[in-house]
Amino acid sequence: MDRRVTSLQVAKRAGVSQSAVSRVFSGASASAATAEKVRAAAAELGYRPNVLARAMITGKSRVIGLVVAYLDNQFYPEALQRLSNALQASGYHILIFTTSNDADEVETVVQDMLDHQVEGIIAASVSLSSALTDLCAKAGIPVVLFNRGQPGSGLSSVTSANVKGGYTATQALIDAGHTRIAHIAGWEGSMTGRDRRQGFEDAMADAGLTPFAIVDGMYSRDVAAASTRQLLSGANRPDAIFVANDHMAFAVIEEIRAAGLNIPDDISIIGYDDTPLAAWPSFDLTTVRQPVNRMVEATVTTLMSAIAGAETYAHTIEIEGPLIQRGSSKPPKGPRP
Amino acid sequence: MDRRVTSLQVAKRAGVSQSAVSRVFSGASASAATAEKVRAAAAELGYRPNVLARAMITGKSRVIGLVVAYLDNQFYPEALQRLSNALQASGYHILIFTTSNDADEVETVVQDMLDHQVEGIIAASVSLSSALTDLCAKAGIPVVLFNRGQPGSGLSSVTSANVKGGYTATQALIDAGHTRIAHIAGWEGSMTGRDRRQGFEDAMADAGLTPFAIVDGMYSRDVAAASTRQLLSGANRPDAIFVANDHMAFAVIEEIRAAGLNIPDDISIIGYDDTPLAAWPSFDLTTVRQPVNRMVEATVTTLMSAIAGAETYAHTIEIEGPLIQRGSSKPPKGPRP
DNA sequence: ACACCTGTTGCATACGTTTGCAATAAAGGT
DNA sequence: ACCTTTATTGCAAACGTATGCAACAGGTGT
Repeated sequence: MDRRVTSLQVAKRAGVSQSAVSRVFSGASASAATAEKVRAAAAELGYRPNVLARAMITGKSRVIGLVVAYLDNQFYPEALQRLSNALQASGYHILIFTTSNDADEVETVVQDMLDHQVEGIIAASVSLSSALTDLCAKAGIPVVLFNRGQPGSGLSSVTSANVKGGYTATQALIDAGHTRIAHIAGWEGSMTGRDRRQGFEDAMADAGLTPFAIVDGMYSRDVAAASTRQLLSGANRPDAIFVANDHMAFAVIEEIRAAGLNIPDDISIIGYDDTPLAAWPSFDLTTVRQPVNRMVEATVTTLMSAIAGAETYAHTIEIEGPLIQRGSSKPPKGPRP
Repeated sequence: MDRRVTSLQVAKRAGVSQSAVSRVFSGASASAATAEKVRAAAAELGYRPNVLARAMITGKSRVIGLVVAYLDNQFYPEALQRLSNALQASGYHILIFTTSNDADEVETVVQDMLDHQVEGIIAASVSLSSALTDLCAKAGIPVVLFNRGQPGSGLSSVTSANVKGGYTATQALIDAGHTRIAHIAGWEGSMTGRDRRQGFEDAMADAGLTPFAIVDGMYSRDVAAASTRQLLSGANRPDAIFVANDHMAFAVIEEIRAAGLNIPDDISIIGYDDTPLAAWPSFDLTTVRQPVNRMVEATVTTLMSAIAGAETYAHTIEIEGPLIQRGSSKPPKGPRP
């Protein structure tokens, strides 16, 4: 109904110039008298500055593009929520895109974001082709990878200390006396998956053990379940499994129970992420915590300084998380050497 | 690095006017010859139209504001993903806000959205004060409530058929031979909660049964768990519980198991939503499905027609979903009369 | 009383696009 | 061959705001 009310109308009503109105609302200097008049007039008319016009002139849209792939993995909704809050506190808002990890789809999505003049991009769990990173670099739009590394891309990234985390998880299984330890890895195409696997292999090697098996779970429930069935089918079976994330670990646990085996008496399980579900009694999953709050914090500050600052080169931030010992794995045997 | 490339630069390079460039990119009529020249020049310079400037002039931002409260309930991430895809297919994008259900916070969030010139608002599981609905109405911005009704607000809403769903679930428990049936309700402040409860009460009354108990679970795991403990503590306990959503039902199941009781032999449980977790073997939850895909579809078409059309009055759309019979509740006894 | 400095205000322009209007070119009908 | 219709194109004015610049007011120090 009401036509959109502009700063000019407020100016007329307050008996001042349009610039005065602009200055009052953009926080620039203005005398107390005019500020008062302007605010009064604005309140009467229900005026609010048009963010688009402001973005147009300042070149600052105050919008961050967020692209995310796996929303069924509980880890991401939580991260999304915290990112939203943190950015909102900095006066930024999130333009969200969900996508598969398909390169073409990611490309159109990123293009869309750039078209919308986002000031920065957060890519959660997706990879960017080098053509895309070039595009963003040329447009001067900083990109931060969340929970995914991409070495050599020149992109900043925030992850947990995945190698160390994988090592810690594996070490815990070894300390509990396990020897036939398998690893259901994250997607081989992802740095997080490769790093956690590296940690696993290092820990095994340091203990003089050979991995019972290493299979790629693709961060998928179904693949993880199938892999588990396969691991259990042989004459010889593992006595512990380190699973590269909680999302898969839940499927693994269910598969093991379906086979009539007991956790942790027959097989110990350790996951990665510490999603909310891990603490539920149904799973009671020992897992390596990814400190979402600190990861989010690091992501936002990295992004903000890249937006503000001149040429901040790529930061690769790794945040350590503790092992949360729960009932899905046996506790360590005696004191550590 | 590169300065932002504008339509004017493309025009110069292609040897045409700036209007010509605009017409080519906005799909208006242009001769094949100029279109070709323009596209070539644009490609060379890496030109893409500035969506903000376009929005400014056309008054169409092609952005939809989405506000969502409970992201820990699995139902919403899935809905979010589908909404995002559906809107993207219509050329729209989502500006997302997460918030609590606190009225003040919702207000600032909606104001933010309006400031950003969104063309429509989807409110998932949050209520809007009448001051807010007035604000949106005055700005001419349509609002659609997703999975939440608000009668008398004049807002369109898309929900499942909650009364009927509650009735169906309860009927199933009655058909299975249960008589001491309790209901852990959704938040009393929400229409969905009240409707499902209504369905429960209707079904009980029609069967000549009196509810064993009705308690408000607030759509919260913790509250639901506490309520369950209370229900089990008495000398007499229910032999079935209809829980107003899956999210709470999982907590209820775990609490019952912790008490050493068997599901469904001692107590049958039925939930509401059919979130992905409900199908996991760990829960195997009988539940009323909310057809997310159809709800999303209805939401998007409602919103789109409200944006396009003139004065479409409030639509209240209810979509029926089937009962998904799983292992958490006893099957019906014999054929239904 | 004069020069000087500081803070406030209005004017006009710019941001990058769309679009009504008029001018021009091309095409079609008789 | 001439008039009419149609398609294409450039010009210029918007959209709603921010901001450099100049003008001006008021106050202070000597």
